[in-house]
Amino acid sequence: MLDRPIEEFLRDRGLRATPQRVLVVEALMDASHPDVETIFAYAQARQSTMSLATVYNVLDKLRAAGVVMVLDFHGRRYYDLRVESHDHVRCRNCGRLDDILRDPNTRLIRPAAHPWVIEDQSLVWQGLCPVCQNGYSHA
Amino acid sequence: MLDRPIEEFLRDRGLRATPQRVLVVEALMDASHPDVETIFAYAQARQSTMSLATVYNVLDKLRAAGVVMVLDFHGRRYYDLRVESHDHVRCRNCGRLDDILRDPNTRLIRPAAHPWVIEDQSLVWQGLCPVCQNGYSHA
DNA sequence: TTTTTAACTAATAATCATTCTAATCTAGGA
DNA sequence: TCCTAGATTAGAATGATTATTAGTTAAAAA
Repeated sequence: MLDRPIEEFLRDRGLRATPQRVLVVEALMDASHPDVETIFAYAQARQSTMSLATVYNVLDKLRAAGVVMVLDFHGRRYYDLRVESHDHVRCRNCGRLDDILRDPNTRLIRPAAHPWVIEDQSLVWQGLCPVCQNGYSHA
Repeated sequence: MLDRPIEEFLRDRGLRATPQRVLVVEALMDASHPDVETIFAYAQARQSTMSLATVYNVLDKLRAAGVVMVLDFHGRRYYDLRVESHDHVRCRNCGRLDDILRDPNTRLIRPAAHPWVIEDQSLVWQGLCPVCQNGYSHA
C-alpha cells in the first residue's frame, strides 16, 4: 500500500498526516476489525518509538472525524474503517469479527466470509430514549 | 417483591439461595439492564456489608447458570435477566438499554417502551468462524 | 438435630484496558 | 525557513474487572 493515498485520505478529512496516523490507518486496512493491541503491534513493528497512547489518540481523532466506527465486545474495543451503518458476525470462540454484507439488489443478507456457523443473531437499535428527546445531541 | 419466589428460582437452577444472590436478582428485576454499579448500589442499600466482589461473583454464577445475559457497551457491562436471544434499543445520550419485543404472531418488531427515536440499527450474528469450527466449544 | 463439607462471601491485592499529564516535537501554513 | 497549534511520547493515574485467601454459611449426610 502506498503512503501517498493514506496521507491524502487524512488531509481530505482535515487531519494532519503524521507517520503515526498513516500507520494506524494501515493497521486498520491490514486486519479485520482489529483491537488496540493489534493496531499497536502493527505500528510498533514499523516505528519502534510508537506509543500506545498515540494509538488511542489517533483512533479517537479518526472516530471524531467519522473515519472509523467503534465496536464493543467483552470489555474491549474493536475498530472498523467502514462507518456506514452495517452488521457484524462474531466468533464465540476466538472473538473474530467480520462484516456482514447486504446485497443491495436482492436484499439478501450473507456473511462476508462464507463458512461461518451462525448460532445466534441479535439486533441493536440506537436512538434517543423518551427522557433524552428534549434537546440533547451529544453521545 | 417476596423473598420466597427468588430463593426458589435460584434453587430450581441449582444455585444456593444466599441473601446476597437474592438481592442481586432483585436489583436485576428492579432496573432495566443495570450495570454492576447500579446493582451494587441497590444491594448495599439493603445490606451494608455487601461487597462489590460479591456482585461480580454472583453475576458470573448467574451467567454460568444461564440466568442472565451480558451486554457490552462503551467498555461497560450490562446485565439482563432475559436469556433467550432477543434485541435491544440503546439511547445514545444516556446509555439506557431496553429490550425490543417481537410479536410472535405478527412478526412486527417494536420497542418495549414506545416513544424512542430510532436513528440506527445494526445486526450482530454470533457463531463459529471458519477457523474455529474444528472441535471447539468454549467461549 | 447435629455434623460435615463443599460452596460462598468479603476484604484486599492484582490486572487489564483506557485516559490523563506534562514535556517535547513536528506538520503545514506564513 | 520560521512559527505555532496541534501531535507525540513515556509514564503515571484511573476505573472496571478478576484473583487470592481466610473466614463463613447453606445444604446434604448422619
